[in-house]
Amino acid sequence: MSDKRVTVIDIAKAAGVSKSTVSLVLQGSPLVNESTRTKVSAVMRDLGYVYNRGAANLRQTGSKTRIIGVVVNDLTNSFFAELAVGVDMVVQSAGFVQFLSNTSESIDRQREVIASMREHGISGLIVSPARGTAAADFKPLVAAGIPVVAVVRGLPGARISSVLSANMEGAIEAVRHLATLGHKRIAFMGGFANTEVFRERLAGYRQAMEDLGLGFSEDLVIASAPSRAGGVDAVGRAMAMPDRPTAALCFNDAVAFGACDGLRARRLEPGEDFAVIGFDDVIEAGTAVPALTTVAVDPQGMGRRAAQLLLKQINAGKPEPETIVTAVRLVVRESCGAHRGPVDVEQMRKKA
Amino acid sequence: MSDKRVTVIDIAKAAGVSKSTVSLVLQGSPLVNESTRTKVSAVMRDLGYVYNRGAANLRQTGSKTRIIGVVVNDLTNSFFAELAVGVDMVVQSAGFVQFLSNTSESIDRQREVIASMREHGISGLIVSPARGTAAADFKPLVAAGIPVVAVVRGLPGARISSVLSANMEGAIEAVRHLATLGHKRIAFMGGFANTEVFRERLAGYRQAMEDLGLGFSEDLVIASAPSRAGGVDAVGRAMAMPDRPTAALCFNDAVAFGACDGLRARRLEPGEDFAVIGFDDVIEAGTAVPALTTVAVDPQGMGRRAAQLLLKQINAGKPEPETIVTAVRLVVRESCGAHRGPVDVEQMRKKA
DNA sequence: TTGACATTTTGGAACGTTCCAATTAAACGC
DNA sequence: GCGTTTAATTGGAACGTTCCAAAATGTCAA
Repeated sequence: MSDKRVTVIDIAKAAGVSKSTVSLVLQGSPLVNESTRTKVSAVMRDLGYVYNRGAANLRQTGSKTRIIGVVVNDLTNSFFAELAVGVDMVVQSAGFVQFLSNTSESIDRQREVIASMREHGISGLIVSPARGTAAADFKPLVAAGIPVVAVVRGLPGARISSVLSANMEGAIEAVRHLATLGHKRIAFMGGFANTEVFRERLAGYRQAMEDLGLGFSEDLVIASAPSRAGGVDAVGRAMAMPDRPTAALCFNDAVAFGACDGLRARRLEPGEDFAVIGFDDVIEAGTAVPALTTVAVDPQGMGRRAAQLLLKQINAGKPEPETIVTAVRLVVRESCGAHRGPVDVEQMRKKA
Repeated sequence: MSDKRVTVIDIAKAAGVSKSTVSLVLQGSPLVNESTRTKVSAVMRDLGYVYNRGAANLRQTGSKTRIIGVVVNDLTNSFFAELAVGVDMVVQSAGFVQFLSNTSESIDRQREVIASMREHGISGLIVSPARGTAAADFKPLVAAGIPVVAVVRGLPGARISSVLSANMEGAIEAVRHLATLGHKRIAFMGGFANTEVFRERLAGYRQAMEDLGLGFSEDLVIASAPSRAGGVDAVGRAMAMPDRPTAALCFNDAVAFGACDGLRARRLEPGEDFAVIGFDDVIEAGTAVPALTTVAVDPQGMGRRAAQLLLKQINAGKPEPETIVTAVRLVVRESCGAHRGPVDVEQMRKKA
């Protein structure tokens, strides 16, 4: 159809005004007369004008693009998909648009993606850092005055904001619940020790065990890959111990599912012969059999929070680092055995 | 730190060459001498230069931005999240970056989002249209020469490409499988008749029934919302029929899960007293109890295909509409009862 | 009529890049 | 040493917008 792009000058000519006036209309300036405004708007509609943000941005001092970058480490994980949706919701209604990229936990890819986003002139960045990300990687961004919000995983050492979940409190609550049910030997299963999230959840576990007078022992911390397979492996190691645990708080839901698989493979029923609690409350947690008792964090809410914080900082000019910790809550379902009342721990020990 | 953006001119000055030469280096032109190239590159690194794509794009004829827009109707649905990941994979490795937005099935939001993307100058668009999208909505895009690929749901009437799944073939295969197990009265449950996907799956069901000599009857087509609740509803209506079906092909997995719920509520066991087959193979399908037999479509693969097609069209200049149909395959698990061999249909009828 | 003031409008210059035509430098054949 | 080709470099004009200072227009009081 039209081979040439229609510009502000074309509009000006057709409406019989100057390009400056058209520009004023575009930005909704109160300086322009109402009658000319309507006239110009009509012409824009007629000619099918589309605003060229790139050109505008070029002139504008600083980067006033209304683009915000979102980098997540695993979008196939519904946790992060929900998070992205939360971000999108507030970003969209603020008239921004989001660049979304997936790093698959690759630091190289993360670097590439962020570089590419910078070239496009994002006005802010929300990132759930890939494992092993160094604080220094974000130095150039903050030096350029681009606000950055780390989400889910913090970035200690960097002067950037973060939106985290109350991992420690969640772990404490979960352990307390298991203790209420009568468990005394409670394991912490899954996850790698080199992540912030692991440290926090483990710290909560440790504190709860000590506060309850059950004592903390390294033996009951059984690290493994934070995956279903890792859960199977961990539960296997737990069962091989001389003084077996009767319950476990798992690093995340994937590990918890794996733990259930592993129990079944040994003819043990999760929630009956061994109590399992997960972390995150992924979608499948409610529909699995047995339904998983887990510490729910609200990824969509975190996404929204992160976006709000970022927008605030973008508007504020000078980004002042800030940390938000979002609450979590224990969702009691079946895998912890609570639906069948207090347990006879000795009985469970014997059977397992 | 640095208050002023470092530009190509700064580099030129520092390296003792002209800005044109720097530009040539930037685009990796073979015209520039190797020694100057290395010198210029070094200076760029030292000064922390970041390329300004916006400016470049302004000069370049047409919109050569390396941005592609991705619009999905429901990112919280893991099907679409997988699709987005597939797109991201190929888009990213081609040096593009993706704008991703979620419409939540709202046509208004879809319009806004696409308008915003146009302003930013996307060089192509992948869209899974919200329900009720009119072909005309994409007229301006294609008029402007921006390639568009519809994915999952086609957009009949518009001259745009699409990447669909073999819905009809999948439905045929599912019905055949149920027939093999001995079923004769097979229902088609769930979904609304006003969608393309519904029509295709239903068409497959119909053709298979006729080919197998089981006959097609409107009575056995039980429409409902394409959700879990819709499935419960549909199975209820099926059971109230005088001449009850003994099996059902469901519009999607959500409906199938709902059907299982509904059966259980009637003390019937899915896969034992009634055979259920879903469509899509969402993640939970494998872990549910009973594991769902379903027609698997590969969303990530579709995303990759769509992105490849789009990139091809972007490079080709004039986009020539093309339709790709991706294969599906029946994944036999437990909900169809196949794991217990051929069924005694009369027995099932009596029990239900 | 004139100046003072408020309200609208306007021409250029700028933003950071690419493209084009033109220039310079180097190398070659004779 | 001279034209001719080849290789490398360059200045300026675009691209579509916003910003600024300045100009036009209208209104009112003296």
